[in-house]
Amino acid sequence: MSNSIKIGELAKQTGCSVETIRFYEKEEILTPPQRSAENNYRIYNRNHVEQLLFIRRCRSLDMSLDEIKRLLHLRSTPQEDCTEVSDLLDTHINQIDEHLSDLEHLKQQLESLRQRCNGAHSAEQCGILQELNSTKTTDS
Amino acid sequence: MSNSIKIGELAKQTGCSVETIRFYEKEEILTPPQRSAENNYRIYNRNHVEQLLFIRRCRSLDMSLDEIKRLLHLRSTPQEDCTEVSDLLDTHINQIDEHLSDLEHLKQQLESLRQRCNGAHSAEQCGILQELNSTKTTDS
DNA sequence: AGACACCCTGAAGTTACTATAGGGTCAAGG
DNA sequence: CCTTGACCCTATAGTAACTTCAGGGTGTCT
Repeated sequence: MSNSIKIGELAKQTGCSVETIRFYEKEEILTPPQRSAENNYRIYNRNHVEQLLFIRRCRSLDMSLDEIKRLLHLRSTPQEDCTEVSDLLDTHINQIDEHLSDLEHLKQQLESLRQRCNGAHSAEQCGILQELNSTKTTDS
Repeated sequence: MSNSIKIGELAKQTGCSVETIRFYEKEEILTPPQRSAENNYRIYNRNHVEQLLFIRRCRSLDMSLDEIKRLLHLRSTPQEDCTEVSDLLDTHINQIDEHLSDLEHLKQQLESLRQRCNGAHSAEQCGILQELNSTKTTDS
């Protein structure tokens, strides 16, 4: 029966670790399951599987747990306007964009730094260390 | 005199916060300064300014504190071969590269997700939430 | 003497988990 | 019946690189 799933089984079905599932529950991201009366084991159902897959998909898109919390809320109150959903996504995309251009800038600097040293001379003469010692800051 | 600098002044000269400086000292990244006999204030000198600027430059290149520790060590033992320096940098560049392609992949997925919703309909019909609900996982 | 800027320490909070300690449950095999 | 192994439970600490906070001392100006 796919309607009384223990935590290990849920982990398998979703690709999460057991610890992560318990962590999500503690953080109030995954709704708490029933507990077995005799041994206090968590008992999940199909809804939990779906919810957890939703969370995993969002995490794979690098959303924060807070963002996911908001999305889950919006998903569960379907009468609401969905502009908040697209706004959230827009904000998220902008963050990724910034991150991307930061990294590209970084990579350029690292590669030009890398070219200052091409091998086996002493660290004293190493162009990389010399450059890292130079007074100007590479801050953005 | 630029040879008896208090922590606030060092912070100003390097663009670090005072707390970060104390943190670097605790983590043994910045060499501990002398202390004033009467009030136990930290007293820095020009070397500390240079060292901290070096650290800041490395951090702005997204190096970890462990990597920086190794570089500082190599810098202070100039007789050594500098291949370790360029190796460290190569590894670091590879990490950035991976990170970059991850992010680019991510951005594509986010943008295609974003296109599924263009505005003010109910969350129930929102294409974004529908897509996030779909069974396939966007994992790599 | 009071106000304000500056200094000190030590501990907790941040993010999203992972790992560890210490223990209960359950089914199968000897 | 007892043990072994796989599974479950809770609570706590560790990760990276800081930031923030609580609680208190110091130095100078008015």
